[in-house]
Amino acid sequence: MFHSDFPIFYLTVDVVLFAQRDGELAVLVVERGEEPYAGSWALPGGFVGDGEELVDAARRELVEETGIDGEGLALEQLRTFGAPDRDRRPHRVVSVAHLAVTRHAEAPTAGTDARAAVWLPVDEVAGRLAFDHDEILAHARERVASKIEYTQLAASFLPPEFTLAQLRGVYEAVWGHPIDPGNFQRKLRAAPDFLESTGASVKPAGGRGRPAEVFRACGRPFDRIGSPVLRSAM
Amino acid sequence: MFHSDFPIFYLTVDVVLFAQRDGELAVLVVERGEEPYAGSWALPGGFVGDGEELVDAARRELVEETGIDGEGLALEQLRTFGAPDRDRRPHRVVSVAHLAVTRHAEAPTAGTDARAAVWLPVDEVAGRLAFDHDEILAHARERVASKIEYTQLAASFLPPEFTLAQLRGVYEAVWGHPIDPGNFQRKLRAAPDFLESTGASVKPAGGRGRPAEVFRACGRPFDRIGSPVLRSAM
DNA sequence: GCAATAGTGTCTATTAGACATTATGGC
DNA sequence: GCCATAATGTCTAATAGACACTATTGC
Repeated sequence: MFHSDFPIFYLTVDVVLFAQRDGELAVLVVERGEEPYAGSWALPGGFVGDGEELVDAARRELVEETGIDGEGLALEQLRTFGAPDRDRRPHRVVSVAHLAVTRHAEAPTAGTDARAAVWLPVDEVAGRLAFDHDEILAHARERVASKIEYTQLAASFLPPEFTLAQLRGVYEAVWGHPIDPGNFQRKLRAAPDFLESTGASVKPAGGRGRPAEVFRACGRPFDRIGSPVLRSAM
Repeated sequence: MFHSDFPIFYLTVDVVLFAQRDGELAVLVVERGEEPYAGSWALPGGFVGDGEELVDAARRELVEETGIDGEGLALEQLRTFGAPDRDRRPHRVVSVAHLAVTRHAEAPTAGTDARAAVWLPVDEVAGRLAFDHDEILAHARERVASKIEYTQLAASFLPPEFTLAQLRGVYEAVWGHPIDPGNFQRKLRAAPDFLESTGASVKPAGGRGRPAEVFRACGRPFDRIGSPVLRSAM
């Protein structure tokens, strides 16, 4: 027996997609083309389809609204935002927010329902988003800062092969403070299940300097690593 | 403009309520009185009301189905489970799971839609729940084990005033392994923002032995503590 | 006295953090 | 040679873990 007199909901997904741009943590936002909040910045997202997995909906909306290919990017549920007054529209809209990280910070292309899609530094966009998206962004920011402590997620900001200097740059961008290069080297090289050497080495960024060893992440983005890389200890 | 041709959802909340019983981690489950899964164990939960906050719905369902008073218990969103086939019924039902901890492991009273409500050791109930509730329980178990590392949540398993032996018992029950009493003392006493002494002391459990100092938690359940109490380091 | 539990001391091995030093390239 | 970056070494302070020891109660 199924009661059909329970309240009905519309369900959306929103995606907080982070990347590293110019040494800063950047987030992908769209300019809304429709009411409510037309003209405001918002997180990409949209309605969950019939019979669609939540995480698949997040991936699809990302492609549709921004042209960013969701294949191969680290994507995980963040939390659900369901305050009764969070959407101005007549029906109640609950959103399952997702956290994602990409190495491809290429220019997005505005798609359906969006006038524009751009990467912006998180510090610039904080406090200026539609709906409760500022709150979602704040949660996502804290989550990613926390996740890179005990998973390999930081590597998802980089190409498959990278140097320790690049990886350190990710930690610095996410945490917002500099890290001692020497200690970072030792700590990450000692971590048992994070990095594996490719044997190759590349010239450093400026062209000058000793070539750096090239590494690969040896697991999946959200896999736990043996010894955490703690914020407090960097 | 609001499109009314988007899919509609039913939204439920489920609650994983943990307590400590006989030195073990116990979870509150109900025996379902209605189809689907009538007669099976399940987590307490139910449909979110019109205009109701998600966390309030979780609290309400807990009271309705088990008689457990939701006031004053640590309750937090866990994650949302929305696989298209997770409910056998015709409409899609998405559930926002919540994690809760209580010090009152008193006998629950079966309420609406439930034939019985009982506390069971988590090890006994794992693998025997309706819907995808085994998966939810597994997530909750991992979350609580993780939360007590860097918050004061462990104190929520105990009365407002407690001894370090009692608190150690909580960690042992949740993590499932014994902890050195001496080292635990030193570690927790040194933690800057977890405990405050009441000045009182009480006789130990068996009646025999040196009286133990009585403490209070000095913050809210999910507040971060300064120096984490790491599983790996206990 | 003994048993039991609370709490402290001690030693070792590991680790973070600061910072100096060496290594390897471009110019 | 100089400069820049990569990588290693060194020292100190803090901490986990094992375990011995002392303290305070009931019997």
